[in-house]
Amino acid sequence: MSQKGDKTRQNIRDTAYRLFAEKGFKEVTMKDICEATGLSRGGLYRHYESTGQIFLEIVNAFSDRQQSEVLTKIERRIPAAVILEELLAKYAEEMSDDENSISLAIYEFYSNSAISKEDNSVKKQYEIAKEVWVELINYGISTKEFSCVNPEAVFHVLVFAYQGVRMYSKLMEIDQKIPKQIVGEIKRLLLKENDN
Amino acid sequence: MSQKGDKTRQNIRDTAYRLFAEKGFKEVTMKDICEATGLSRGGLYRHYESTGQIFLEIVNAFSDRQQSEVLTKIERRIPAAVILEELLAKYAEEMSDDENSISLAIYEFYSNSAISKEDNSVKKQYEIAKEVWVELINYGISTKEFSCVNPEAVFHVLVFAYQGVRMYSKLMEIDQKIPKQIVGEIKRLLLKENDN
DNA sequence: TGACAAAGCGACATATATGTCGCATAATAA
DNA sequence: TTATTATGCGACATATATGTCGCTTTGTCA
Repeated sequence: MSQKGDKTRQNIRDTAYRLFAEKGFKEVTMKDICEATGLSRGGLYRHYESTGQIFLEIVNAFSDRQQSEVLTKIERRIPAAVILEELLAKYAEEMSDDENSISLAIYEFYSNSAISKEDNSVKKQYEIAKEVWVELINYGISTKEFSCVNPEAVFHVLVFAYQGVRMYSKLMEIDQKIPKQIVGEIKRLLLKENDN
Repeated sequence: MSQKGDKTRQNIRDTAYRLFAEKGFKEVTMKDICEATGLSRGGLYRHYESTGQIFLEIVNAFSDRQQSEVLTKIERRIPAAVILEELLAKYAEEMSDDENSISLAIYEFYSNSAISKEDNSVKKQYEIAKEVWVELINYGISTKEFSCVNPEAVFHVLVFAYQGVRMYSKLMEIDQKIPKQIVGEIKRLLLKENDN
């Protein structure tokens, strides 16, 4: 494991990420990655033995990153509405960024892989996000900032709408205002003062 | 074009549909379809020259079917809440039916096809659904049954959450109650009496 | 600097999917 | 029944991706 090797592997992952985001998982071959990186077949196989292996490394590096600064904010008693605002802004922003999204590739990958439905990174990310959101909403209810009947239900509306948008944006021009509309409606579901 | 040929083509489409629903688009080859139908290579190619051609015929037959009985119900002044109830029930039911869903295959197909983002059947179905929903919600507002701030926004929450669920259900066990939660929250966004 | 390991190369063997073609068989109509 | 056409067959040629291997080049460290 030399420095050169590390650099090459990083380059392979970065290049592959672009290809996966652009074309999905199945559409990318080892040959494509060779050509895009400038490596030869032997050179590439020296480091990775399949597109699946490369893909998994990318995805796992991804899900490790995500974590709950939200929970520490709750502990520090920052108002729920403020935390909500920031979190929704992040969701809205990510919804608009289809260029760099490998969502579709992830779904393509896991939907046909041998990896159990109960033990893939999609499931894990869903569980983590759910925990954080339910915690946040309950906190907001306890401080009387939110008036939410069913925290889990609101979370599900948000997370699936979010994924729906990311998916659709691969297929058609998504109006920039749609992410804003969605987080707007989520806010209406949570905040008292917007009810009529 | 004989009866036998029609029957064969129908059988090919039915079989291919199952395969696409199960494995996605890219994962299905002409060879797979041969084996699943019992046809030989030559026999299959006699009728269809690619998986893409078969897929498009299936998808188009699909989107032709969908149409607006909703609009006629509005004309007949059936209460908006009643129409809403029926429509949401249909959405919830479809969300739960991942076995027969080719959503993922459709997205896979169009996301890499040469077909314009502005001119694919996904876009078309979206436009049709949007028109119907906005019509329905405005009707409900006019009869004072709904108290909706932004009809289009509510539609977007629903349609994207719906697609998100269909997609996710390919990847992990989706709790049966989730579709109900989602349509429940949509109702809360529309109906006055559920506000607190 | 010399020796050893890591990285890189590209031809090759293998595997799999595509698309074609001449021939066989089954349906249909005169 | 027979001529004609549609359907079906499977071997074959083609194309493309995979994975391997001996060899060369490059980096690293004593």
